[in-house]
Amino acid sequence: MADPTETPPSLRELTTYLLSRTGKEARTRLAERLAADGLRLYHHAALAALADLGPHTQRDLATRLRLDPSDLAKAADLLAARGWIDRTRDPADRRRLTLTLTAAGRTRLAELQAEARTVQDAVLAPLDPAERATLHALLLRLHAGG
Amino acid sequence: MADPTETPPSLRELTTYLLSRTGKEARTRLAERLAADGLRLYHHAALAALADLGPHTQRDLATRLRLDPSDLAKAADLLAARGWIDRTRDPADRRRLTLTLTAAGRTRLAELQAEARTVQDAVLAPLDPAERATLHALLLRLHAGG
DNA sequence: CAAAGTAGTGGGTGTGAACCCACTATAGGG
DNA sequence: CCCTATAGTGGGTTCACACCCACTACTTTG
Repeated sequence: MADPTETPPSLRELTTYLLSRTGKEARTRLAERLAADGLRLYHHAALAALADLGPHTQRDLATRLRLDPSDLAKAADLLAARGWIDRTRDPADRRRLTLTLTAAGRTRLAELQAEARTVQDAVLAPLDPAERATLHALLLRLHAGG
Repeated sequence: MADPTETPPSLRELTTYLLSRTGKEARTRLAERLAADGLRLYHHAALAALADLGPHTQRDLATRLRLDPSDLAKAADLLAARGWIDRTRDPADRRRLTLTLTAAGRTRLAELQAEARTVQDAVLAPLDPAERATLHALLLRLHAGG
């Protein structure tokens, strides 16, 4: 008896279809967890960028995350309200706000990374470590070269 | 000099992040092409399901595509208006509508599959055929086993 | 020092996805 | 025949996401 939710072969044979489905699945699962604390994926991304690449002006961070500056301002409001970033006026150019990760922000980021890895373990469960590494390497090439 | 849009390493090392990004990229690109003809991805999916798995009632097709029955009804309106499916009342149960692909629908589906493969070639451009096969096999496992 | 440009912000808009309810038509069990 | 259940449909709502404009504050340039 056929599974009534089985994917049509015409779609299953499209790599991009599988990419899109599994990607959306992963995204949705993590988004649901973050939503429990009122966060969006871009809050996580913003903390990660500040941790990895150092302080940014809001403009630069918006560019990096491919977010509208006005949307990033709203995201920064929340991160600052939670005490995860400092927003300091640049004395050399008083229009600019420099966003810097706080110690609390670094701690929260570590937790968010742990949540992301939990979701990842669930999504990648069917693959063994070597296969996961292969997948990661291939996706990295797509991400860079796309 | 650092690329101002470079992805933070903390995110780049998450396979699920790459999955989500590349999947979204693929989905968006195909969606844009379909939008030129007023179509959504689920119109493509519906035609594919009818072609691969034969006629469905609207209920069954909605279940298979994980769409709300009410939303599928609207999609079926469009497909029928374009002459790509027949909607016939089931004589054994006059509540049911059986959706069947027409010859024109089969032709249009072939075109849509070709568009999907064009997008796929663009997205997978950085990979050689063997790597694409590997990626496909891994994603199939995730899709099935997830 | 006036004019033009840029950083940030508040308050919008439009869209697609997903969902949900009320309703009609039909079916089937007791 | 009545009662409950199911298929389809019309008309909504909610939400995230992406975008956009006007405005203030400040800087740079001619």
